[in-house]
Amino acid sequence: MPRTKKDVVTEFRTAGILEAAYRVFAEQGFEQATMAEIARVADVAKGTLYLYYPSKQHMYSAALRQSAAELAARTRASMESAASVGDKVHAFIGATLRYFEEHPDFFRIYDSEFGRARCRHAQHPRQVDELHIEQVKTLDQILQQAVRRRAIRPIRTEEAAVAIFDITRSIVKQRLLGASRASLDEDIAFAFDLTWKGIGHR
Amino acid sequence: MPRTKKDVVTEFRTAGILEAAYRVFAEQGFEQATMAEIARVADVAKGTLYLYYPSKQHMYSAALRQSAAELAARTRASMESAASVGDKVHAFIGATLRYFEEHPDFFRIYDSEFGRARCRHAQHPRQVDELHIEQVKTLDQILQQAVRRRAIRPIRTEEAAVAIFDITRSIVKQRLLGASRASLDEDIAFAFDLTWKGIGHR
DNA sequence: CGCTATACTGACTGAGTGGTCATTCAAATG
DNA sequence: CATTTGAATGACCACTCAGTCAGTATAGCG
Repeated sequence: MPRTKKDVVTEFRTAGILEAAYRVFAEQGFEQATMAEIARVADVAKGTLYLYYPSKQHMYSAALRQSAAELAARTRASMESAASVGDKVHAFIGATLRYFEEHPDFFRIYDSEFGRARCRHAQHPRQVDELHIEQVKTLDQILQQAVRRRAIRPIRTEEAAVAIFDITRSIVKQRLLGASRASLDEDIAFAFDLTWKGIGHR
Repeated sequence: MPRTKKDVVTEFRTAGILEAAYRVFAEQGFEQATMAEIARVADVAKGTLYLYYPSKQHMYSAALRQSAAELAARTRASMESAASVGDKVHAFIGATLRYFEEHPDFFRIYDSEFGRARCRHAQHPRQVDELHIEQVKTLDQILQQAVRRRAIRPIRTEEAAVAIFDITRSIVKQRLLGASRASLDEDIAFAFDLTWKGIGHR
């Protein structure tokens, strides 16, 4: 089955609409964003949106999922190319900070979604949760290994993984707010230093 | 000017409505919460809400402000009664964890609001920001003192303060999710241990 | 060139919401 | 008991917005 012209057009539209949705959702948040605005930004009519996505919710999920997958892939690749546990943790922090630095819009969606996730009646999809869980798991495994090899002191690795993740997020937030006057590399170094000392390497 | 009967009734209604609003906002988030639902929970008619609060937004602010002030006061008191820097940091973490443990609803509002705060078009009031800034400042001052007295290694205190704050938040989140199987005290000890080692006391 | 298929459009619908206000009625007053 | 008062009410209004669909424009084809 060859790729027809139709497929190409569909792909083009799908991507264009997703791009617009991504920007509007990042700017306004899910509730405040309107389909009319997304259509305006995508430069298509409102009805067209519904030819490619069945609902606002689906569009939102798609936007989240794409970026989440990208971040996860990058982080994983970056960690794999590092040798020692310390380097891996450093790579994790660096990759995360760098990704969000390049995609501040995604961070805004991500961060607000992350907070909402704990609402009892969260009817939002769990892409962000899954990203979070996956990222934490990856870190956790590294830490567990390190503990077994006695590279770091015995510690509750999962909680530590979450903590590292959250410190990283916290630094991204400070940078986006303009509260950090340090360079990206300095901030990476700071986050690593703090967590690494906290974990207690030997 | 003595307190009239009217004042008492007003106070009673105001508090009752605020309590209901608090619960509904915590459960649903700002946008999903409806005035009709708040009225139902408060067991008054919708119009009555507007006799005591001029708008949904005002009600939300009031709900946030009250709890934020309470948390800030508790934390401050707890830290003041501690002697050493380490004890103060420990007190901070403990007070925060304990408060949120008692008020999981507030944490949900707080956390979701915190994420939203960085949206560019945030038209939400800044109670949460102010709470956050105040809490961080308090911690920061303690850390700065400690650095001057050489009780801890020289460090970027503000960033460290934010990190401590965020680790604490992160643990609250894990507890609310039921992800933590440890006792409250164990979690407090863990958070303190991690941050304190991270800061690098001597 | 005429015909058909269909991608696209945007006015429209209907559900839902924040906020209002004429009306009600219980309690206070005399 | 009659009268006044104003707190409480809830039907209502104006508006928003996700989602629909009858109609239009255009590309492809014979």
